[in-house]
Amino acid sequence: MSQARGGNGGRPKRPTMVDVAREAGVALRTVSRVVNNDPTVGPEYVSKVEAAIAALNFRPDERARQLRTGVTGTIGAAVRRIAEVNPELAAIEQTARDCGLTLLAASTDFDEPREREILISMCRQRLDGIIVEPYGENHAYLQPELDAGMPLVAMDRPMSGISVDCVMSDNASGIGIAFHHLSQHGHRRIAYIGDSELVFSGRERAAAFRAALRAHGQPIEGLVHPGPITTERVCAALDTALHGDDPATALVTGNMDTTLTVLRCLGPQAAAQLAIVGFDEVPLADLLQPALTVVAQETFTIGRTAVELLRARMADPSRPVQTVVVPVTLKVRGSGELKP
Amino acid sequence: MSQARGGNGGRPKRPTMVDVAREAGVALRTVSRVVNNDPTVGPEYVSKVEAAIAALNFRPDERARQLRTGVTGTIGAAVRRIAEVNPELAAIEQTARDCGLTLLAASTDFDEPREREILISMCRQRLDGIIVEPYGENHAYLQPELDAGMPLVAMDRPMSGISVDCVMSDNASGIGIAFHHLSQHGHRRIAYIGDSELVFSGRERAAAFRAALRAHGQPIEGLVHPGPITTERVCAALDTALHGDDPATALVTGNMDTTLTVLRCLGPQAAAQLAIVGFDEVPLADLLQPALTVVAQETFTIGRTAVELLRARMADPSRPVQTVVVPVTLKVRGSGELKP
DNA sequence: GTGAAAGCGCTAACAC
DNA sequence: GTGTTAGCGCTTTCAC
Repeated sequence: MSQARGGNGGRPKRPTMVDVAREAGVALRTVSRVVNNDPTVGPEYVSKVEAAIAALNFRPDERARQLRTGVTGTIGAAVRRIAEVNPELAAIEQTARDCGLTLLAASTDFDEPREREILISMCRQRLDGIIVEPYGENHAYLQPELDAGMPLVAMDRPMSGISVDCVMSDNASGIGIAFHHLSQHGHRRIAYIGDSELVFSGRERAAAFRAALRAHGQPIEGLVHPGPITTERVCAALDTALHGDDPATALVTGNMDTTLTVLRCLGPQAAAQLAIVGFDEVPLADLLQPALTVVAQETFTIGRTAVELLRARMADPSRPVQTVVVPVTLKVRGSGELKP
Repeated sequence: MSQARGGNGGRPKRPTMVDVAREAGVALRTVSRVVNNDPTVGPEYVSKVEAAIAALNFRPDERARQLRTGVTGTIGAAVRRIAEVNPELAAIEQTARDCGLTLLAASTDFDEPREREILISMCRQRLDGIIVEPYGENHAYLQPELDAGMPLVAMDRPMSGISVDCVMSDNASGIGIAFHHLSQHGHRRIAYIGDSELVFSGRERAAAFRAALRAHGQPIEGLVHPGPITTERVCAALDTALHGDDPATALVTGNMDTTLTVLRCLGPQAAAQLAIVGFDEVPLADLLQPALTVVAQETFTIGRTAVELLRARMADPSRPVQTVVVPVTLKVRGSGELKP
């Protein structure tokens, strides 16, 4: 039994609360109360209204409700990639769901204009709050939104140009742990390859690695290789680190992409000889030979904390801005325990 | 310079078009036109309005626009997991963006009530259309939404109880290709381990594998092992297949999870001995030893096609329902070319 | 070209 | 308890 179509371009008209009220023989207000589970409605009215709703297949229009009440029940997450392994995002989704919040996730895709586009769009949609894994270098354009009361939380990296809540891993400790672990296994020459120092985490981790070298009385030359993660750049860095006069016997890789690129550059044979500790968990790390020792971020905690910070700010817009640093954990699997 | 706060719970009031109109000394209508880039506005008005918008940091409220115009410019994607590697979702997001559509993605998380909840919620939000990777067994409850004109497209699997557009891989051909490939490399006894036949793809793939065995005049006993993907079940199936009187020398795995579970059950040594062709691409397949030969789905095509089907239906709700079958491709990498 | 007024579908004051 | 009424912020007929 197909519905009659309205005149608006072939799309059938949906019943509204007015239609339901008419069908049930009650006032519009009563329908609204039933829909919102207001306990002060007489049971006979409830059943009449529910019957009408079922008869007409009425579904309340969420947009109208949002416009009227002012809240959307939706938070936004602007992350680098949805549709990739992203435990932070998974945690955000689950936590949001547990709080009764809908999640609108979008990929900034390592593109600054796109990030801006997404954030502005989320603001125009008047989402209840936004979590962003910032990519761009300047977010001052969001100041008016902040002034207008839009709750905003940065994840994994701080934002520049504005002051917002932030949750991220303890990058410095992670690098220190990796260095120390390799050092404990007898390595004297330990090299670092990681992301560009133009990137926040690349900057923090490279700096932490230099600090570790200094703390162990090691020279820095030839051992610290931050830069873009391309096959060429990484292979060249590997070459410098491993084939100099005083070659490194162990390696710390600064993020997942670096780790994978290094493994591909080395090839299975060489990779099995070199002690490696990666920063960031790697998918299938246990199936590699040797299995990969990594410094794992508490990604789930980070995502959950991001939502909690956001909700705290939604509840109290005037609370002081807060930065939460989440510890990291060493996962010992084999590659980091190879002897020099 | 902090804004004055409205009385609504500490959240400052945002300027509306009325405020902009007053500030600019023009009519509300004129502001609307400027915001929507209506070319029939005098340039001096445009600049006056734009100045007012900038002065007040006005952002049009998307919800109100949507309510008035009836369209949201947003499509929904209910997939099993966002935040996991999901090339279909990545393709959906990119294609949607290219079409000027916002994407609202949510994880059904292998949970039928949750899937239902998400889909109903998307309908209540009056999204312009929904793409769903169906999980539940009965979607008849969506019939009223279909009748009300909600465009709906199934991805990877058909939906049951309702008739909607669908895009999915050619499962049967994929299994045939895998079998044929192993057969060509000299294998006579080829086993299959895959997902439960309660699942659509598990059903299709197991059936296709039986058909392949029959076509090659092979017996079926002991070679076809569909079932839940647990370590115990898969290891037991492996045991049966590989350690009988007439052991299999090659294996077809029915999906990614099966492939990974098999590799973990076998361990590196045994895995290197057994010819394996996996259905579905596996992350880091190239880093394994031997690298994994797989039948890869054209995931990007599937996602793009889903959006295209959805847009076609949005444009013409009365067009005939269509199912698109996307071919699969063999990726030769090593594991499928081992001799018996 | 611009301006007043109606209304998208819902919720929340108010009286009854 | 229930019904009437006035909006939420925007777009869009219509006259001007």
